[in-house]
Amino acid sequence: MKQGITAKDVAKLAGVSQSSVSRVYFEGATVSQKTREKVLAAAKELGYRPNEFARSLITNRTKIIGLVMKGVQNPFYPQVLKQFTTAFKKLGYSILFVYTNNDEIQKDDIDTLLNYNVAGVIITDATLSLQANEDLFNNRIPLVLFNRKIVGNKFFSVCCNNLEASKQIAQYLLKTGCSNMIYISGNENTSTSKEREKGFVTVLEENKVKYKKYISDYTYEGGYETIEEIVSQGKIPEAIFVANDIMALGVIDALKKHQISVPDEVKVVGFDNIEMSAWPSYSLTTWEQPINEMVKRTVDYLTAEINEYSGFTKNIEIDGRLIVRNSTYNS
Amino acid sequence: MKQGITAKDVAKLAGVSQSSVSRVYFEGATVSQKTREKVLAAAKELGYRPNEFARSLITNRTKIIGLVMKGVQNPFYPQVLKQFTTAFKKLGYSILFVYTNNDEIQKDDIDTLLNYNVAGVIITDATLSLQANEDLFNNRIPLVLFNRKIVGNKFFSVCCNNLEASKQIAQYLLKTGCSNMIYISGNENTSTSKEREKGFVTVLEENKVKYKKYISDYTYEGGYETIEEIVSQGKIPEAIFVANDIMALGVIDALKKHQISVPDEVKVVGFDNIEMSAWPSYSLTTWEQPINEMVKRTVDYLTAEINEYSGFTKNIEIDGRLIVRNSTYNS
DNA sequence: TTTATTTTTGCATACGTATGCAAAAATATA
DNA sequence: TATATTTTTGCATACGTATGCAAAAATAAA
Repeated sequence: MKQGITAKDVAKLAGVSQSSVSRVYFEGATVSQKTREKVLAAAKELGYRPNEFARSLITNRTKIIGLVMKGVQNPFYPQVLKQFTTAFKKLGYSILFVYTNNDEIQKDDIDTLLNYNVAGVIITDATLSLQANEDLFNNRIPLVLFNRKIVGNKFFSVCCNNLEASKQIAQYLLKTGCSNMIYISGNENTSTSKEREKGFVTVLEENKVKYKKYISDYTYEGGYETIEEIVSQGKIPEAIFVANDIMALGVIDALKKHQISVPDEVKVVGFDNIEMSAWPSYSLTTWEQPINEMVKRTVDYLTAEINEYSGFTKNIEIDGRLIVRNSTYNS
Repeated sequence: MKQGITAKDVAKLAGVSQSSVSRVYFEGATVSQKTREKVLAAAKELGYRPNEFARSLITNRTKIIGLVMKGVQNPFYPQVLKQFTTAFKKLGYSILFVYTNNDEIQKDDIDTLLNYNVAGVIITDATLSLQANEDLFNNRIPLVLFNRKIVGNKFFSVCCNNLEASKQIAQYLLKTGCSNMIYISGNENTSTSKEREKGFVTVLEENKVKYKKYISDYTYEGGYETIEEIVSQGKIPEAIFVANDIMALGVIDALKKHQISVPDEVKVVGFDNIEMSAWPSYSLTTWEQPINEMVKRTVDYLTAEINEYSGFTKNIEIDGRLIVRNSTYNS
């Protein structure tokens, strides 16, 4: 069980005690400059590397952030992954990546996070059970729901202001003269889809404008198939608001297949502003999620809670902006 | 420093020793069924959870796989990420995700992997220094280069058979009657781009067919800009082989912008078979990477090396297949 | 029933580090 | 120079678990 070079070896070579070696590597600990230099020289000569497990065993803390993600193949989330990894790396944290195939994170994934006593958890597009939340709380592990929220507000969540966004989208489409619209939702139970619908519907009802909702699943194929259904019903609307961009791209491709001209016959608006939205084959009008600010707020909250756990909860909603492209406007 | 429920607490409640508790949780250890039941009942009642750090400190092993990724926003790699996470989760391993912005993994990232004494490392689209490789070797941490290889063959790498693929792509384009072609490369120094070029060029030279190479960077924008350059030079080829799909999509959009008809005037072939290649707006002919087999071979090698480290190296090349769509063939 | 063999268990210890506390060393003040 | 104060250091210990080994218990054989 004997491993490599230890703090004892370094201490011997540097002519100090093991606890002085430890103090050199422990931020904020008191150690003289002279001792520090001796230790670092010895450590370098021996190729010493602090043992992270021994440290975590003593401190009961890690420099690991658990990141739980479901829709990793939606181009919005790799961007999120990249930004979180980059931001936390600067702070000395590593990312334990958990992929989940379910709307709700599974118990064995929670167990993994607890077993490693991660410093914090981010769940990007899934939810979690009350039991799981309690487990994290009891272990004083701060949690952020990213781009999701759960009714009851016992969580810290960071989202785009979906309600305001969808109101503005509705108003924008009204202003372009549309009077017959549909909303294509994501997975029925997600907070994002519900709110995007609500804002949209509220404005349309205030203006006594006809609308209809179709349920889909946040995938390209789901968007495509919904248009197939709408076309087969012979009910082509003047405008379509789609709950996310990847689905909207499927909508556009299906409309093209049926020789339905965008935006002349049907206007299409998505949500996210993924990279592909700007591609000329789509040129999708969309709501840009304020991803930089969302990541920043998440990182700020987690680092504050890691430093001093309070368990406080809040729902943060950040405004994005409408990006108008050729799916709603002829340029 | 006192943490939660420990094996001692469980032992006391179950009326056995701490080492018997440990034996229940350690696979392969000898423990009677009666003792096992008593321990598990006590553990459940107390909500016991083995401390991963104490374990790793003793065993010097973890159940963490380091996954280093550069092009996380190329749709090929989120798919890879998802599959690795799923495959290793079944084996009880978690993924420590490392994003790198560089062609070569940086020292501080290697340090992270070493500090956590990961059980294995996968690097998907970057390389590493000889020093880094030596560090991993000295710590008996198995490494796989995924979709990359380094000349000299001192690594274990798993790739698509790029040479054979690009030969077949060249032959396919010849058979369609093209006699004037270009190759758009990825980042100049990557093994994948070099090999995809080599196979292509070899066949074209054997057949005395004109070709030209343009250097790009594996991004959509890179592909788009290369076409802008080619068009400004007034040298429209009959066929374009692009080193990866995301770049090929940019190529198609730029050709469309210039009213250049695909495949009538120019045929376009990509590489990867990402999800977007099948979208009707592109319908890209491409070489499908055998991702399932590549992931399987990687997982198999790592688990074998984790069980019994040998350090053996090999270059695995797996055949993919040509997927013909409308960018080369009118249907 | 006694003896031999196998299985199970507990004791004692180690893994590598951080940390409370008292002692030693360094610095400041009279 | 002596005293007071502050800074630095080493000692001893604990963190929670796995493990070598001898002892105890269980099982098999004579």
